[in-house]
Amino acid sequence: MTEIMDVCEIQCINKENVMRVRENTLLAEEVLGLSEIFKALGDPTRVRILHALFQEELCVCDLVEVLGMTQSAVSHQLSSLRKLRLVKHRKAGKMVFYSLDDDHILNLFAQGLAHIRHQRLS
Amino acid sequence: MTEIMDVCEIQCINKENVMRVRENTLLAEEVLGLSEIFKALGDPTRVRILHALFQEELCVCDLVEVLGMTQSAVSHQLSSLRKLRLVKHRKAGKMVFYSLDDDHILNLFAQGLAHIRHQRLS
DNA sequence: AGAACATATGAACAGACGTTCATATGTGAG
DNA sequence: CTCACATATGAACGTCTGTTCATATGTTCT
Repeated sequence: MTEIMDVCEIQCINKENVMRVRENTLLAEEVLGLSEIFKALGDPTRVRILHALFQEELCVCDLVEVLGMTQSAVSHQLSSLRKLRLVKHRKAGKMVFYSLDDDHILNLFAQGLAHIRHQRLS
Repeated sequence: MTEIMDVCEIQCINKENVMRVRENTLLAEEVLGLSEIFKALGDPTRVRILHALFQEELCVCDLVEVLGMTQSAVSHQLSSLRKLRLVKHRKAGKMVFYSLDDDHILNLFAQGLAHIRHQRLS
């Protein structure tokens, strides 16, 4: 007669590995912060906006022209980027000029491009 | 009498700016590639998985233990990371060991952390 | 004041995404 | 072969996200 085993959990755990990794975890705050930035860069429209602003300060209507998208769509995305402090804005009469708020983004882009180009080779 | 104007488009465009930016656009392919990688890093679970693997090769059940999540959830995420070639796997009997497929990711993480730490100071 | 323009914003909608649940696949032990 | 285990995977579900549409805000000009 075999005993009834209603406990069926994973047993292959290497405790040493787990403990070692656990000692060096990111804070929950850091994990959220990281994923938030990357999520911000994880959309084609926002990538194009940031890349355009990377070159020079632009007003909303210039961005609309460059992207070939609705003014509303662009404005909404600029709004998210603003909330994340990735871009800053400057008012000039009716117009609003946007520019990058943080040069670190530039490095992220460079690393990202390096990654996709590295991938294409392999 | 004012003429009927049913054309109501944006007219504030600075053509020089637009043309200059247009000369230096990313290829559609590059835009998609970039946003795809960043999107992959734009989720807390995947950030934690990659950060764990950054330290050492781990099997699925170790990851389940470290993350405190369902085996299914972890497996699904590993599947996406594999499709994006961010992780690679090695079979050993019943178990499957995952590790980072690309060290560029490491640099992206470092830049990302620099960004969020820079923000906290300002 | 009113008209024209530049931008912002709320609501709505479709599509993408992450988790869960149930179940399938594949491997080693007995 | 059968069982237990490690992992993978499809379907379903609720939630998030990006765009569109309509409209609001704020500015300049007359």
